[in-house]
Amino acid sequence: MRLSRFPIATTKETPADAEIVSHRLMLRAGLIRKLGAGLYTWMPLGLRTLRKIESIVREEMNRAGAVELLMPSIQPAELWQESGRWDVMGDEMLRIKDRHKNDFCYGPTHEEVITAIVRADVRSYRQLPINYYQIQTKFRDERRPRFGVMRAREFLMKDAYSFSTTAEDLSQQYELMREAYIRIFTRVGADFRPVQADSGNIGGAKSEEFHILALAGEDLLAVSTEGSYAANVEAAETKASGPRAAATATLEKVSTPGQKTCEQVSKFMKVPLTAKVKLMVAKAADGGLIGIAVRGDHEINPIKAAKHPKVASPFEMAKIEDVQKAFGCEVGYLGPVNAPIPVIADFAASELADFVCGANEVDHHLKGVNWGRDCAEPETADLRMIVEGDPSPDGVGTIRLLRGIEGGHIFQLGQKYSKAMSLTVQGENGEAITPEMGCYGIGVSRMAAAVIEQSHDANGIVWPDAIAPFRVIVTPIGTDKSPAAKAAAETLYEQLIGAGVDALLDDRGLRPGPMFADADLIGIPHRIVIGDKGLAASQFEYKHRRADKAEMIPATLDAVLAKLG
RNA sequence: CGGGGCGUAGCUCAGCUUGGUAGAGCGCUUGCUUCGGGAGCAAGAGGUCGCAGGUUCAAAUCCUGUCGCCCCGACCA
Repeated sequence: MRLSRFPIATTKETPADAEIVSHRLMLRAGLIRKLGAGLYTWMPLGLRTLRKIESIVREEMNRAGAVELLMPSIQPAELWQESGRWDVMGDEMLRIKDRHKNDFCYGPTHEEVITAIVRADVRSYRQLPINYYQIQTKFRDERRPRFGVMRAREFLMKDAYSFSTTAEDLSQQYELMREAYIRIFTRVGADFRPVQADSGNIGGAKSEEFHILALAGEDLLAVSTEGSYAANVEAAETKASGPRAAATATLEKVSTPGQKTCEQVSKFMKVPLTAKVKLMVAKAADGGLIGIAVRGDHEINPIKAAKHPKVASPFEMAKIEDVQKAFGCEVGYLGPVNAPIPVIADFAASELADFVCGANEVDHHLKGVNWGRDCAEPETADLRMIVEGDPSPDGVGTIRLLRGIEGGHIFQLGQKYSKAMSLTVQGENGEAITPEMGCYGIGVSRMAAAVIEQSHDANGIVWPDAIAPFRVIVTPIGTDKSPAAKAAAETLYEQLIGAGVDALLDDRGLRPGPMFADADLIGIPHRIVIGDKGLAASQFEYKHRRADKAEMIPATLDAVLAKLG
């Protein structure tokens, strides 16, 4: 492609509302342009990268035996009513009406559609397993779109859905996808990590996320320092660590005027945060309130809490007024002793002896408190967020926290949708089999941003070869004075195109500064500079985007191809 | 959804407090010079100041409404 005919819209100015590096660089390099909140145009340069990611995904999905189709982005409400998700989805789903006033949604995902397709087309167990996938635009009305295409409302996603006759086969399909994902993320050039995950409201059993590691990542990952354990903190378990120490202190009420937070109380009473129990109040499964006790330095994990049978799902904190009514006391002084509601405790909180907690009386706390003696022995469970330094749940090493960008997610759904939508196939003996489903997503547009987040420098993007919009840029210098440089650049460019290389020729006739600046900003991995000086010695100048310095190479196509590898 | 902020030239922003002829830098056009890391000089083009009302002799500026966008928060007692 010739830059004189290929519009690139690079700017020096940093866009005002871009927070993170990838968003800034994508705008500055002219890869994307914003149309509205969470809505982006992929400009020609950006689209080339997007298509390359798509191709890698497509190739690996096909290699893994999945079959591509394309489902509509607009879906009728009936399907979602059938699965029961029409009322569950909330405002994230964009609902629209057609001219007949019928309800539709802009598909945030396609479990319902694919299940309906398989229900219509698949009759026999002989036709399974099958794994259908598509690369399709989705819309999720995020409550807060941000970071450019990282968390956009409209985005490009690869989603795949497998159907198996048995749970064992589902595991096999899942494993195939897991391997395909590892290949995809590796080929794209991302530094990534598969981690155990919560399956969220899609439902199902086993689930892993593929995270691209980056400081700007919105997810926290708990990984073992020595072992192989890795999980999203949302899903990371914490274990009971053993019996608690015997009670030694006597129960005592302490005046703590105005000390409402654990930090304040800890400072005021000169006890470590880890010796305090904080009691939070959530909505209970039975519609009432339930107290959840965690150690002062810990936080409730709402996802784990919601799985407790006594806690409402989804997890929701109680309204402050309701809490104050129940306790007859301000929040900030709550504790398990004489609590008017049932209390469950996280393992770590339940293991404390002689602890400090609120007295259920304004401006007062208790110290020397012991479970079983001063209040009921609580039911215990894993209810808290894992923290840095916790022992790894698999017993190997300790936990370190990393940040990641969720680039892919694979689930074993089981029969959630096949059951809800009455999908059956006939088995060997004529019986009806409800297929086991898996679903597997990759955020294609997000991945471009995530890779930039990992791979950039002060001058701009540093694309990995595999997804660079162009692999090499040919830059003639001093074309105003040197017809030779111009001609040599033209020749090399034509030769590269002839050799099947994605090459870009900067034939804009600009001064060198702007040409180099643009080439760096848009992140072309390889650069060939052609000038009179080099040509006099039959040499081109070669520089890799990551290299500090350029080097001289023979002025031949072969020498250039050798550098491209 | 709660709180805060911003809408002025293609882009980044000033002007608004204290109402009185629409501004800068970048970008763009033309010419000359320059030509190895975002050049210099000169001349130009380009804006119903988000939209709708209101106050006023007069509104980018004050008031009301509305739309859009951005940021923070949304379990951390």
